Amino acid sequence: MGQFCLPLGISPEDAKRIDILVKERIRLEKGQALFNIGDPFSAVYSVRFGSLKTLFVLPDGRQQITGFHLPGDLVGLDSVVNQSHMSSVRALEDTEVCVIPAMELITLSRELPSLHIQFTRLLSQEISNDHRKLLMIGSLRAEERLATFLLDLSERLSIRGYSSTEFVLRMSREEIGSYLGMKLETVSRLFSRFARAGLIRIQQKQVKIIDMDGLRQVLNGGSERE
Amino acid sequence: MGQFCLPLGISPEDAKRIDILVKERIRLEKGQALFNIGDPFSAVYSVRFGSLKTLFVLPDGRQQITGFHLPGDLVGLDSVVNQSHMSSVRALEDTEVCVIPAMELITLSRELPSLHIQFTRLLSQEISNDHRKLLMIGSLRAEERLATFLLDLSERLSIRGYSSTEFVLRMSREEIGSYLGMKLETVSRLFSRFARAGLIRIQQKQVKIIDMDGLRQVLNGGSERE
DNA sequence: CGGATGGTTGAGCTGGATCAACAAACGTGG
DNA sequence: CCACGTTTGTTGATCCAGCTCAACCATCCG
Repeated sequence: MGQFCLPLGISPEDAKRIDILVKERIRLEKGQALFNIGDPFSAVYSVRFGSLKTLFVLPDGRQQITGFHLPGDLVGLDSVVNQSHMSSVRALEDTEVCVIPAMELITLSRELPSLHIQFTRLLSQEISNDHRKLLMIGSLRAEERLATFLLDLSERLSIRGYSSTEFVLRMSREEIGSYLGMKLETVSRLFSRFARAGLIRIQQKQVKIIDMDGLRQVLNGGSERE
Repeated sequence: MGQFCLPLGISPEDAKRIDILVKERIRLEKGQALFNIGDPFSAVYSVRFGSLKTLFVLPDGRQQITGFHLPGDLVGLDSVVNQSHMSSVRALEDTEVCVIPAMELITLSRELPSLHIQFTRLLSQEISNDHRKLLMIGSLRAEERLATFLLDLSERLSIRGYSSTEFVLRMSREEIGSYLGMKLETVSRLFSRFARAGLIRIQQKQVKIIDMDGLRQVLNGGSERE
């Protein structure tokens, strides 16, 4: 049942063991929620195909997207061993996830030291990633953040065997803006600017990276302090 | 040796077990590094007394502080099971930490299911905290971020048995600014504004919260969209 | 084909940054 | 203990990156 639900960052052997835990898959249509803030926590999920976003909503309606998830990513890690989910997760497109029951995963990882270590590493990596995101939105200018976003997405797609230079954005300008801490108009303008500068070609959600190094230099040359 | 190195969020019994792993304590003077980016990873650390900051430095000198750590906090969680540290940690004042060897901790937690679960919960909570920080710097205005910072610090101090309304800031305006994604001048101006509004009294690093609810309303009333 | 949703672009505004001057506290050495 | 430089904080004046408001266009879908 669970086959092909291989979380990235887990060795093939242990992935197979996890696979056995998977008794259920969930199909989500675009926009549908996998879970919402406050829902009881019972499992983590591995993206099988499609893509997801993690988001928080403030009482006044403002929202922050804290992550986009591609096939092989594990979601729900911020709620492990909690009573209820701390965030909401929604599908960016038609998506399927494997349900990995949390308690079974914890129990199994006690029997399999290597799984234990790998799961701990995944949690730790997630923390490290979040710190990089904090660095990004706390210290970089809008232009640098968007370049980072493209480079990061490119790399993650390439790891999964997709083209690193040509891909489709599964999320809207507004969602990109929310993730990067800027408004959708700013995202749109910067995409246009990157295109004018010959760094990318973009029409709609179809992106082609033309000058990867140029994109990297948006980061270095960012502040241009002599 | 290790006694009184009790990490918050670990049950007293398990804390005692961890305590046995502690063979070493490290004394840090103000400004001294516990470790730097790239240093080989070997342990996590529990703050015994004093306080620390976690930071990242960009090639061009810009830096981002991603966390302040009080007694009972565990630091180094973003590097667990990695080869090397992903961030730097420095002392904000004279500080002592307990060294908890990582491999021993992992091994012990295999034998003690309750410890395993608690350690996993701590990692997960750290992720959840980081998401809240992303929400804060990505979606809130400067004023709201600073109010959040004060309320958060107040709560953490109160959990540790200190006054929730009167405390000393261990960090400079510049460090607060780096943490919150704003400049030190803005921090200083906002402190003055809060003081003028009768929310706090502040001189130097000595803070007294006068109107806790008012401070909370800085958050709610933030955007004032009827 | 028409309405809705999503993206682009312009014009003008503003929150927070930058630049700058000064003031207060803190060593440090005599 | 005081004088003195250094570091840290405050406040003012000005600037600008990114936001807001608005008009328009493209695409998608029933």
